[in-house]
Amino acid sequence: MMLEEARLTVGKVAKRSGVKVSTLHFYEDKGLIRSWRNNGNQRRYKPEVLRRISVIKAAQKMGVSLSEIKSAFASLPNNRTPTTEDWDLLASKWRKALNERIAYMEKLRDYLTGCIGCGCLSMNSCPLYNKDDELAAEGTGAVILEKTAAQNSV
Amino acid sequence: MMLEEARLTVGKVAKRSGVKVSTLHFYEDKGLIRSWRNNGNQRRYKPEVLRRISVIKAAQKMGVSLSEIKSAFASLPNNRTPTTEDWDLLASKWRKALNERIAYMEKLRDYLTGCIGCGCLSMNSCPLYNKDDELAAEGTGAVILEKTAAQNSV
DNA sequence: TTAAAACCTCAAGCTAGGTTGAGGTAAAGG
DNA sequence: CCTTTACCTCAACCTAGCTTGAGGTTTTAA
Repeated sequence: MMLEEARLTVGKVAKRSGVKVSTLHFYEDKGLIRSWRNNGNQRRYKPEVLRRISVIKAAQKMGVSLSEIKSAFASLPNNRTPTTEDWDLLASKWRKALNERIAYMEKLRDYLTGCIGCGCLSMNSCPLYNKDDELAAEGTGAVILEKTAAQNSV
Repeated sequence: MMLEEARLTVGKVAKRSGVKVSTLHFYEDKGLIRSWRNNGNQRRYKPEVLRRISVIKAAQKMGVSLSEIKSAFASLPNNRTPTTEDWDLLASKWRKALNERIAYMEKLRDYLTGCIGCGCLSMNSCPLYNKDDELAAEGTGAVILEKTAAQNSV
């Protein structure tokens, strides 16, 4: 038996979660969230979708892509919305990646500090510019972080 | 008088710098590098373009966007290729941003650690999901880093 | 001298993560 | 009941940072 409050409209989900309706459609297309339809073909959501969205947003802040989030969800039993225990698992995995990402940036920063004033900025000798990317190579295999730093917007 | 080695073809620049020819065209379109043409309308570069590319790549690794790199170059006298002193200035500016970015991620990681097992992942109470984004709000105004973490690729 | 390799321009395509708008239907409030 | 607000689909558009391809020219090396 589904209570009134247990069936959220897309507008309410948007309002409560702070994401746009179009984003919810988008996430649904991408298989990140689910809904069913009422008689009038309008989307209805279980409240747990809010939790799912919160996980998506948290993961995004950590630099996890939507497709990775999707497969993380898919790896859970029944593709369910993460329980607390599920969240523990996902979070510690992502936290690991986050640590690696931080470590990468710290290395970069340190090289950078070393380079200030050294005038070494030549292709051959400067560790900041290196085809083989020492920094990445030293990494611990953080696949999801490989293309990280080059992707900011203005 | 320009020596032979002082006039690099696009192919040679590509080879030495490790970026594709198409990328060099792209950077030129964007105003990040410059070239002149020979009689046959082919691009020729001064060797300093390599240094410029190395600065571009280093900046990208720090999360600086091409348009920001462009304006950084534009801020230099004569829009010149960064000298060692110029590099000092740019690098310390970007290093500052990098530090802020690292600090942001560390905060995120720490919240995440706190959240593991706490089951707090609700829209209202979890600091990981917060419309007003406490983490960002606590920041030091790192404009270029605002949209950072949400932009990974697969 | 001639063939291959390198170069040219311009347009279109790609990934990620969405947003916008047109044209039409459903639900809610007074 | 009737108007307004919310919702629907589908396609097109957007930024960033490039890559690919078509069709044509120039340079280089045997």
